[in-house]
Amino acid sequence: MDTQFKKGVLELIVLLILNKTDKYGYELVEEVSKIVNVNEGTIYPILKRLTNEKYFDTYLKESKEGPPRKYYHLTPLGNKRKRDLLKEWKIFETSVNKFIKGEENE
Amino acid sequence: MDTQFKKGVLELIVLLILNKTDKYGYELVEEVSKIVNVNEGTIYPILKRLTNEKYFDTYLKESKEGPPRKYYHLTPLGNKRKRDLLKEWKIFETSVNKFIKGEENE
DNA sequence: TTTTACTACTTGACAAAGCCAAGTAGTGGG
DNA sequence: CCCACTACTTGGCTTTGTCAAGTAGTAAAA
Repeated sequence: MDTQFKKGVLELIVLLILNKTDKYGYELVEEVSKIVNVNEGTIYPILKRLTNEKYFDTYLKESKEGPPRKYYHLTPLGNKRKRDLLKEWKIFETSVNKFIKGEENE
Repeated sequence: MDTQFKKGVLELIVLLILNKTDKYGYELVEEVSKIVNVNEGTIYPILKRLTNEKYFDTYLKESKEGPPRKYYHLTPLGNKRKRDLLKEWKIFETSVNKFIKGEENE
């Protein structure tokens, strides 16, 4: 899969997933992977960055299957970011796909 | 507009435009701008890169309105790249949008 | 005829985001 | 005790887009 397409979209996907329920990093890697092929070294830095930007806050919870898990919870600011980014994605994607469709009908 | 969304997609757009007719750089900047906001400093490097990768060949033509224009013409290799990238975009975009739709219906 | 505006192309320094690989740790089973 | 699995971190790298500045050609205004 073209790596470049993912730029920016992974952030949106993570925001959308965390909009419903808090999740920990490793779990998120698996969730996101269902949508687009991705690996740990990509998701953890996104989580760190978005936490720095106050879109998430985090808390630790112990686990029976391994080390403690760091859960990510969407803040109101993160929720706003989610809405904004989603809107931008829709505009972008619509515009590109309209163009593509136009090209194909010729 | 989110800069990151454009990554990779601009290449696809340029390939699709040049699939129909040869165009020169400045003209392409204007064409692409109709679809997504973009400026010269972005398009020219793409043209250079894709020319290096043998997706285009180029020729000069004089102009009455200014300096000579460098036209870009899609090669068979470029045409293959166009088809491949388009296919990848469709898979990617479909997958992301299906996920988004799923999130919204809850 | 000099200046201005528009067309047209180039390039260097930079920033953002994803990738890869390696490393650290905790838990539980063989 | 070692291995497998879960879980998180990080450093160096690559790709691609952005910004800004620069070079030039043509033509019309001043």
